[in-house]
Amino acid sequence: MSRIPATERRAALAHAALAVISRDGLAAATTRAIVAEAGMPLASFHYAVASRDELLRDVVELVVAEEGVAALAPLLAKAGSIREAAKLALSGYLEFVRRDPGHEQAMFELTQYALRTPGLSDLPAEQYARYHALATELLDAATAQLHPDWSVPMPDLARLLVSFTDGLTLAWLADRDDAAAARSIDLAAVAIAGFAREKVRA
Amino acid sequence: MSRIPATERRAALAHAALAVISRDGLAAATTRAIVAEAGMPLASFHYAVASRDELLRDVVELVVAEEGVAALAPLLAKAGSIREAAKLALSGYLEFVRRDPGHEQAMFELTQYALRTPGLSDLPAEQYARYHALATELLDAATAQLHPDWSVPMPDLARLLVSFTDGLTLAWLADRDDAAAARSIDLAAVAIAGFAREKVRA
DNA sequence: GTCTATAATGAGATAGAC
DNA sequence: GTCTATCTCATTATAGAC
Repeated sequence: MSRIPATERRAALAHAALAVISRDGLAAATTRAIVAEAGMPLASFHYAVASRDELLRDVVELVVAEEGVAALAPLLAKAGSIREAAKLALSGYLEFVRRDPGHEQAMFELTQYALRTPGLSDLPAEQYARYHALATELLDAATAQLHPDWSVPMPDLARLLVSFTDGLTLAWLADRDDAAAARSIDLAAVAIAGFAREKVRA
Repeated sequence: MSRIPATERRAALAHAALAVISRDGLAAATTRAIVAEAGMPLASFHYAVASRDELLRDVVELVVAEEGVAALAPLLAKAGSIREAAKLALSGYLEFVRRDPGHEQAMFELTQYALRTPGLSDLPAEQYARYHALATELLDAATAQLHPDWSVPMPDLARLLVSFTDGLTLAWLADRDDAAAARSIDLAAVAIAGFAREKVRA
C-alpha cells in the first residue's frame, strides 16, 4: 500500500466511506470502518484528510459529481408521449433505488447530517442544485424528442420532479410497497404530462 | 424529582429526546443530553427505559400519534376550489416547517435511523401509514367541502400528496429557497386539481 | 425507589518508530 | 512517507450507596 499519493488516498477513502454508509448507515461509518473498507491502516486516514467531517464533505461532493440521471435518458427513447416518458423515467429511477436502497438512504443521511454540521451546512444546497440541474437535463431530453409546449417554466417543473422522486423514494424505503409506488408513478406521470401541450404525432 | 411513575418518566424522556433531536440532531441525542433536557439524573434513563434505541422507538411512536395535519384543515374553509385548497394546505404546511425546521429534520433523521436499526426497522412503515391516513383525512375534508369527483382512488392521491410534501420539505431544508418552494406548491396544486372534476358553484 | 460514582467500550485523533 | 501503538475523551450502561 506504499507510494500512493495523498489525493488518491483521499478519493479512495471517500469511495470507501460511501460504500460503508450505503451498506451500514452513517452512524456506522467510523474512521475504523472506512479504512477497513479501503484496506488501509487507520493512520492513513488522518494522513490523507484532516477530520471525519472533512471526508464526509468529499463524499457529498463525490456523489454530487456523479452522472446520476444519465442512465435514465435512454429509457425515454421508447416513449411516444410525455406521460409515457415520465412513467418510464420514474419507473427506471425506482428500479435503481430498489437495486441498491442503501445508496439512496446514504444520500438522505448525508444531507441531514450536513444540515446539522457547521462546516458542512452549505453542501445540501449544492447537492439539490445539482439534482435540479439533472432533472432539467432529463426534461430537456424529453422535450428534444417529443417537442411539447410546456405551460410552466422548466426549472419549476424540474424542482417538482425532484421533489416527487425524493418523496417517492422515502415512502418506498419506509414501506417497500411496490404496487403503491407504481400507482404513485402513474399519477405523477399524468400530472407532469398535464403541464405539456403535446403536438400531434405524424 | 421523586415519586414519578416510570411510565411518566418514559414519556417525559421521549418528549425530551424529541426536543433534543429537533434542536441539535439525532447524533447529539445522547442519553446525557436527553436526561439534561428532561431535568433528570442520568441513572433515571436506564431506570425508565432499557436502552437508547428503545427510547427512540417511543419517540417515533410519539410523533406518529401526534395530530399533525389537523391544523391544516381549517385553512381549507377559505378555499373555493380544489386548486386553492391544495395551495392553502401546502403553504400552511410549509409555513409549519419554516417555523420549526428542526422538527421536520428530526422526522427524517429518525426514519433513516430506524430503517438501519434492527429493532426499529418496522417503525417507518407505521410512520408512513399514519402519514397516508392523515393525508386521506385532509383530502376527505376537502371533498366534503367542495364535492368534486376524483378521477383516481383517494389512497393513491393521498400517497402522492405525502410524497410531494416530503420532497418539498427536503428541497426547502436544503436550499431554503422560499420563492422556489412557493412555485413548486403552485404547480403541485394545479396537478392535484387536475385529478378532480369539480362541480360548478352556485 | 432514586441517584452517585464508576465500569466498559469504542470513538477520533496523534506521537513517534520505521 | 507510512503505519504501529497509544492517548484522550465521550459514550452507554450498571453496581451499589442512600
